[in-house]
Amino acid sequence: MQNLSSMHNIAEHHNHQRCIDDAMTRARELCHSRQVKFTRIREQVLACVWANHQPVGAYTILEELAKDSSRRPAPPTVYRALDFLLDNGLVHRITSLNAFVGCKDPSHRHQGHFLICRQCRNATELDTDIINTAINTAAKQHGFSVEVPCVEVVGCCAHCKENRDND
Amino acid sequence: MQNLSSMHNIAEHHNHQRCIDDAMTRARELCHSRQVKFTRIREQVLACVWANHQPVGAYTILEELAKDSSRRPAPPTVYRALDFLLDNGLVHRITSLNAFVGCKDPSHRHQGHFLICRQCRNATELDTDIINTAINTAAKQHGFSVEVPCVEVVGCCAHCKENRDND
DNA sequence: GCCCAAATGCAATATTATAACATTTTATTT
DNA sequence: AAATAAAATGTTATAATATTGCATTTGGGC
Repeated sequence: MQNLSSMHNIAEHHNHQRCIDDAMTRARELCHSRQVKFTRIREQVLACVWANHQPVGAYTILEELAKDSSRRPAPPTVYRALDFLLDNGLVHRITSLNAFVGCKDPSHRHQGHFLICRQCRNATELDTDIINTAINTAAKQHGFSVEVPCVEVVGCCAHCKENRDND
Repeated sequence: MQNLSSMHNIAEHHNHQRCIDDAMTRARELCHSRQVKFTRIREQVLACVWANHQPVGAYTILEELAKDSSRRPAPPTVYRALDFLLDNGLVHRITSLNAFVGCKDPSHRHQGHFLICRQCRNATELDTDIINTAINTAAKQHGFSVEVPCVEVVGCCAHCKENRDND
């Protein structure tokens, strides 16, 4: 379980159970208000994505579902749930990792920017206007209309830098 | 051949053969000065990537090589050539498309920003400080050190907007 | 020529994602 | 409650992208 230590980093700094509970509650409410169905599978997949802050692959989710429910779902089951969650802004897809991560604010549609730590693999979502503005400005200079800006920055997060210094 | 019209868009606005020739010459010189080998396969793959400004998938390159040389190379052949070209900054990988595109300035190491037109599929590389600065600023606020910023913006390019208006 | 390292060939397989169609569940109407 | 339609899920197969491991070839330096 190479993730334990890295999960610990995050765990030190916030109550992750709270994080999960909030996300699940938000999702339930949001689906209710939009009159779309937050089915068992969709809930399970979302819970899986929110298990930690590291983007998780579809086939990893598949494994997790298999553990829970004694019968192993097929890939389309997971991908369909993920499509639903993406459509409803409950998760984001990290294209550079072929993986999925919970959205911290599903109430309004947006494509987040992500800081992905090479070491602990946590992905932090930003909703920085600075970046969007910069992209729009640069695009405008080329007469290009931005539809979906995708920003996935790999580097080293604050916690991992600290820990590295302590070694 | 769905690409013809879209290639035409670009072709109208620059001499693409010149574009290719320049890229190949730069590559040859750069490999020579770095004392790395610009082998036949690497050259063929690079030519393939530069055939147009649309990011091209590894298996498409494979098809093209098969046409040329009567014997079809296996995937690792292409991936190894691509790895070499990536390592030497001669091509960029567009992760959101699982595809590769020629780098317009291989002389200094950088990760470009890309404007990808949804319609003609051309990818334009930017080397905008505005965007890098914005990303670094946002990252800094989170104590995050940027190593590889990946910016892939999907939208509609100037030419395609014009053409759309003319319809 | 001999040797070494780099490059390529080649077969198999891993990983991610989707297509096509059958079945079940849910909501709605009758 | 029965009939129906729509949505969701199950199931099988397969597509698309990428890598591993090992054999063979190529090109310089000795």
